[in-house]
Amino acid sequence: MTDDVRIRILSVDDHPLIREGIAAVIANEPDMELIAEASTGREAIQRFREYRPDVTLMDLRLPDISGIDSLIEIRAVNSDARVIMLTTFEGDAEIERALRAGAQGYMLKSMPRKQMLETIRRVHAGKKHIPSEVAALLAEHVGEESLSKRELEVLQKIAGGNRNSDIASLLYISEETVKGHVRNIMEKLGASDRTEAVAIGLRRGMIHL
Amino acid sequence: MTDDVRIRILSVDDHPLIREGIAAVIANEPDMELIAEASTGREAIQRFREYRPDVTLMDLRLPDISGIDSLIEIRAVNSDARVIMLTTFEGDAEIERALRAGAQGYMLKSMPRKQMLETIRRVHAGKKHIPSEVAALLAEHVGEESLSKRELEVLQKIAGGNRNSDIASLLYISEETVKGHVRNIMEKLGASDRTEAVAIGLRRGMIHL
DNA sequence: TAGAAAATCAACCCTTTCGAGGGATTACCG
DNA sequence: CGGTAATCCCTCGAAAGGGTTGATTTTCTA
Repeated sequence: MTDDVRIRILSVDDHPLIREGIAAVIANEPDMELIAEASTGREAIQRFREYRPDVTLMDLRLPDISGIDSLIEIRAVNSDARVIMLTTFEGDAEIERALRAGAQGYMLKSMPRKQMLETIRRVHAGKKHIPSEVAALLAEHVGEESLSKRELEVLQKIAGGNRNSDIASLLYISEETVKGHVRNIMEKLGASDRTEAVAIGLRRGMIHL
Repeated sequence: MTDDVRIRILSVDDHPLIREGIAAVIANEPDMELIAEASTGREAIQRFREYRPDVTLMDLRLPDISGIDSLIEIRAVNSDARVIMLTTFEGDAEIERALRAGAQGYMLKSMPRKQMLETIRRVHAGKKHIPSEVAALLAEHVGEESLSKRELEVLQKIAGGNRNSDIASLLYISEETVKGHVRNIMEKLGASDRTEAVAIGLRRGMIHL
């Protein structure tokens, strides 16, 4: 048994049950080893510094820092870090941000063990791995214009029940400008009104409540 | 070793990782035994009929039938069935529906193992068990009027980006009636406009996208 | 680093829709 | 019977939404 070739894994998730599940799946694999766990983003970065895992499994939503921000931090520590995002099905916007931030893989909690293990092995081998369901979701919106920073800000305010005039005050711009942003948002998302724009933004993971 | 006093458990969740986690947690307990698993609502009802578990752990959202509807089905088979809902934090509306439908316990995926095991033991002993965080969430809205069936229908249509006149056609009622419903909805939810009403409805688990 | 492209800001006009008032009728349920 | 839900009607001012144009700044890229 050559212990030193084992893939050293760090798992990050705030749900004990999930971490337990990951531990159980990995425990059965002779070529893998769970070396550390974390339940928050801050802890994840800490553990990464200490253990330098070969592969990090990271939940997208964590109580303190978001999974994506944690991922960025970790890659700042080591730009070769191999990180796999692990989530239930979120919107395509989150997935894209994760990949753009440098995630090598994307794993769904609904995937069978076999596929999860394969993903870990492939990513450890230096390949990127995105499940076909996820790829299909991404493909649905390729070429579409994405919302600008400002537009996302405005959309978030709309979701909070603010009128255009309220948003204008909050962002220190004129109401006319807000209306312009709102029109662009609806146009880009294909929404028929502001309410649907919020619904689509939420579904696609662009904004959160 | 008295095998026959073991708590016989059925776990229902569409995420293999979660089922794996549950299995791992239970495996360490001498007084519990995982006798069956299911990944869909239909399968859950089937397994319940076959195995008659002492306690059923059921995820709130399942691919086919919702966890609540599965719960109702199961309690139709056996009104003494002890079922614990297992979810990430959803809105208070879902929790209330689950409890109203006869769930004896509510378990959060973010709970530590110890509390989970305690919940299982308490529910098996015939007691109800709701974690304090969940109870607090429920308490936040006690006494508040809940949305009527029709109002929920209207709210769902609003979320889809429909105008009042569209909703009127869809539901075969006049636009004036729709406006009346919309006003009641905003009043009851404390929303300043229809968009915020949708946001609140989503957050509290009254509607889904 | 110069120039193009995008984002942001702002203004005009005009139509449609919303949201807040008011009040009223039917039907069902405990 | 009282309460609640659901239905419908009217008015009216305030927002939202659609079209267009243009100036300024930022950002990207050739």
